[in-house]
Amino acid sequence: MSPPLEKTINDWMSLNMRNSLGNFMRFAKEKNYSIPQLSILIHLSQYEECNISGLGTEFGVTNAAVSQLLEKMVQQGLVHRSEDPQDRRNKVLLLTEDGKRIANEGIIERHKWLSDLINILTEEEQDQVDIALRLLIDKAALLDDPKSQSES
Amino acid sequence: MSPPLEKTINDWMSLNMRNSLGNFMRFAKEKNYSIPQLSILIHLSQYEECNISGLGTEFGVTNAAVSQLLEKMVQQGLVHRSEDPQDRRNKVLLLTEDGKRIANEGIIERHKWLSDLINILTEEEQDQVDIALRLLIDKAALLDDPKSQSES
DNA sequence: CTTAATAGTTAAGATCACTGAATTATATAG
DNA sequence: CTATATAATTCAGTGATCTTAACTATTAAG
Repeated sequence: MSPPLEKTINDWMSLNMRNSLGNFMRFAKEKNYSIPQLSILIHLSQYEECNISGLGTEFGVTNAAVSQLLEKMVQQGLVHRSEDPQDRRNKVLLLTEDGKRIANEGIIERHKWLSDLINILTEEEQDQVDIALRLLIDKAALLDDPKSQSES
Repeated sequence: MSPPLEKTINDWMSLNMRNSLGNFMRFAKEKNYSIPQLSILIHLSQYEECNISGLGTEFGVTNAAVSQLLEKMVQQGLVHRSEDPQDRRNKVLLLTEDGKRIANEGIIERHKWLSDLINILTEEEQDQVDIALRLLIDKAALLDDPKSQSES
């Protein structure tokens, strides 16, 4: 990677941090969800097929901790928890409609600054941004699963 | 904003969330810092001129909470806290070298996926990404302060 | 069939962050 | 000068998350 690009990424990282952290934490507080809860919610909104232990390693906590958090979230009606027919030791976790809504709001809240920013660009500039981001999104999809590609 | 761009941003948001949340929380746990502590650390690494109450409103908590958190961070040698000569009710908060280092590691950890992703792009593609991100960074700087521009 | 491994839950205890209220110190307004 | 407002700190109490350990249920292996 060239040095100028290195700097660009660093700047971009900082910008991203600066603008999304506060929004995220304020949103969590407003809605009365904890950071761990909201994090799990958002993770589930992306990876629907996920078990308890998987969430634990993802966030670096024991599965006991995840189990307790999920119990609350099930009671709050955010998550649907059921047995996996294939292996009944596993639990299949799916967001309810409410859960999906909250997760989405959280994501939007965290990146609102980006929408705002893009809105003040010219059309040409917006096109450039679109191309670049789409490039990254497609590559990321390739990394996740070599067969899938972004369906636009 | 055009509908395709709208979708691009949504996809980008999701991708960002998916890849950075877990990294961030695992990093915090590894290093034995809490999420609030690490968030404050990163905020201070961006906005060095900041007082207690400012941090409180930024993260949506009381200044009592911030004061207590900062007390710990001062004792850990991450933050330097001194009186503001202009208004001695205020405290001026500055990161120590250790604090800066940790904050930077946290930022890098959270966005490592992006560096990895960009590294598998061709040079042409990297250039496109560089242009687009630089565009956004410059515009953001304009929003923050109409006179400043990214010094490359 | 028995044993071992895996997934999840539960309980007890520790830690941590947060709030509200009281307190101190400084700055501003009348 | 006095009264009010602002900034930060301290303290007691509360609630939430986390961990370890014990436990149940299911699956896989010998």
